[in-house]
Amino acid sequence: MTKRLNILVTTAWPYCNGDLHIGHIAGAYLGADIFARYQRLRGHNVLMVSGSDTHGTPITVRAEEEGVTPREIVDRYHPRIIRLWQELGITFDLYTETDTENHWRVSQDFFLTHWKKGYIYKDVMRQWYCLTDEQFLADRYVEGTCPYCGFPEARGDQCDNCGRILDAIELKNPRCRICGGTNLEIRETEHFFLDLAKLNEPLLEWIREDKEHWRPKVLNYTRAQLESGELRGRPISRDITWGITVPVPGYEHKRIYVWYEAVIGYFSATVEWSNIVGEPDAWKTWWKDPAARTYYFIGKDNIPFHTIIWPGMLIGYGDLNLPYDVPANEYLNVEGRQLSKSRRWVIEVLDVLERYDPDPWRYTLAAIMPEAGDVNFTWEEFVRRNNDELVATWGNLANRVLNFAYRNFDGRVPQPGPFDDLDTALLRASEEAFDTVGRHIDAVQIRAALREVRRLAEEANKYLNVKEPWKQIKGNREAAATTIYVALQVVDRLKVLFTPFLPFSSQKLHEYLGYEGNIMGRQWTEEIEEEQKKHLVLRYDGSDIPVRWEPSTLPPGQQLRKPKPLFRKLDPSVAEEEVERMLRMASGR
RNA sequence: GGCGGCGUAGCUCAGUGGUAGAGCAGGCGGCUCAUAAUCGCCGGGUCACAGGUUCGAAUCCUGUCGCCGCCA
Repeated sequence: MTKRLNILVTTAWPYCNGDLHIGHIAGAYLGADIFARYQRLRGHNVLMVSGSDTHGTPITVRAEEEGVTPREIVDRYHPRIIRLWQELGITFDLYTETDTENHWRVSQDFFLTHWKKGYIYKDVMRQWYCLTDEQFLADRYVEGTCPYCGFPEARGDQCDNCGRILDAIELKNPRCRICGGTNLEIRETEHFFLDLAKLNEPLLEWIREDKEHWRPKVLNYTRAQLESGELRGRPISRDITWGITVPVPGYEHKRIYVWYEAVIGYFSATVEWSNIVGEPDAWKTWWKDPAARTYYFIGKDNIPFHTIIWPGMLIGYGDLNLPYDVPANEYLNVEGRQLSKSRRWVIEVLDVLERYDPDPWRYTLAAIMPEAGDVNFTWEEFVRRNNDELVATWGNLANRVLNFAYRNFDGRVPQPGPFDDLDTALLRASEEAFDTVGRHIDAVQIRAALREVRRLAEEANKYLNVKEPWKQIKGNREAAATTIYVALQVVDRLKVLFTPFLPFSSQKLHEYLGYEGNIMGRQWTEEIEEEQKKHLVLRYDGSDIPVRWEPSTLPPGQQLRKPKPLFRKLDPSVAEEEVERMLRMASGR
């Protein structure tokens, strides 16, 4: 292989206030996993990290609604998110969370470094203060009448009726969301600001060079923002009690704003991983080596945080690698409607994995991944892709070849005779697929990559129909042996090509082909104890995977295992039933 | 109001300068090893509309219409 690269794969940190739906998976996590699995098979030095975002108002609001602490909300959903990664096979080397001593320490170090280097300044803000509760009310903790449209229940940061972004002090008839009272006044409060204006020029320099591999949409948006020269300071502290404390003497009662601290997780998680594996400096491999590449898999709503704010923070901190690529995806709609938790229009992953296997989901979501524009998921398409593409084209190919070998060649890989042109052409196509598919994944074109793998499976089916080994076996056993040998060889290679996309079924096929070993890698959870706190993490080890991203060679004579179908066919009626089920949920019945 | 995207066969979409493509759905045929799976053939589109650049435009430019985002 070529040069061994250090590749850091990261994904957006999900808010830990609920279960994840298929939009999250298609938007960020599945693409990241396919990319990471492929790069590991290539032999590159991959580290994939992420974690649960435990701070921020989505968590505290949820906690207050239920009358529990934010930490209790985190303790409920964090393990569920981890279980989802395990069930769907999303292979984080470390999936952690933000309420850890490690993350506090690293975030406060960022804050102090920015502060000392002059990238943070202090300023006075005017905010609502509740005299009853004796505290400032951060954006969502105050409600009132929208000054633009008159909507009486506008939130402090935004009006849900007209969609405008609001400054809370503009609200008319403000109410406190904690006590419900109206005993409010505007007070001045001091806050810290990240001086993005100062980072505008360095960011422009960075964005101008060596970005040909970026998606045009991401690059154009980022350039337009930076070239407008309008970056302004953004507050990074708040008057709340849940979050990381501001590490400046006299300001310990304030908390670091979640947007500033959450992105630091990309870095802090690699530090935590280094400590867990007992090599405290290992993180430098991905952050200090200029040839290392960092990929951020996110949804489009997160673009400015990853192409402007976080790179700016890294520049301000100094001497850490900036993003190599930010392959942001668009949105996945379901049955023509936007996914929405509040409107109960969701397909939750843990829920559907109770009824369906993980690989059909991985397959369908990879096949329609919203890389170029918004896409529409329908249950009908899910069933069709499962039945026509997974079951019929790929699963059936593997099954028919394995069965034939199992019955006619004593359950062994037959010894081939001389190859004819058809044999050679198919074998060559299977070799070349590693290049073409690999190039697509390298460019983070997951859909195109999967299309190419499927194309090879179709070619193999055609090959069998032309060669007709079921006829050959009657008169010319050696010819049939050659055909089945070639077909088995290609099935074995398709197994590898499909592994990043369909790890569970490739593992089964690996065993049917008579191999030993685990080609998916192992995932496990671990409780990490720090000085005061404990937290749950998910880990991964793929170091003993016995296959590589290269044409495999199945040895003649290898004993096969009795094959079973790789995928289950779905009755077309399930599409209707599932849509019906969603409509019931949405209407609250 | 500003910025951006999209509008290609019945459906879902691919295709960024050189004689319109895939899958599905529909029709016909072959095969029977395989989860009635597979393979071949056929029909079907003024590439939203109108101008322009070009020897040549779905592809570049301008405008119009429609849909959708983001921002103000």
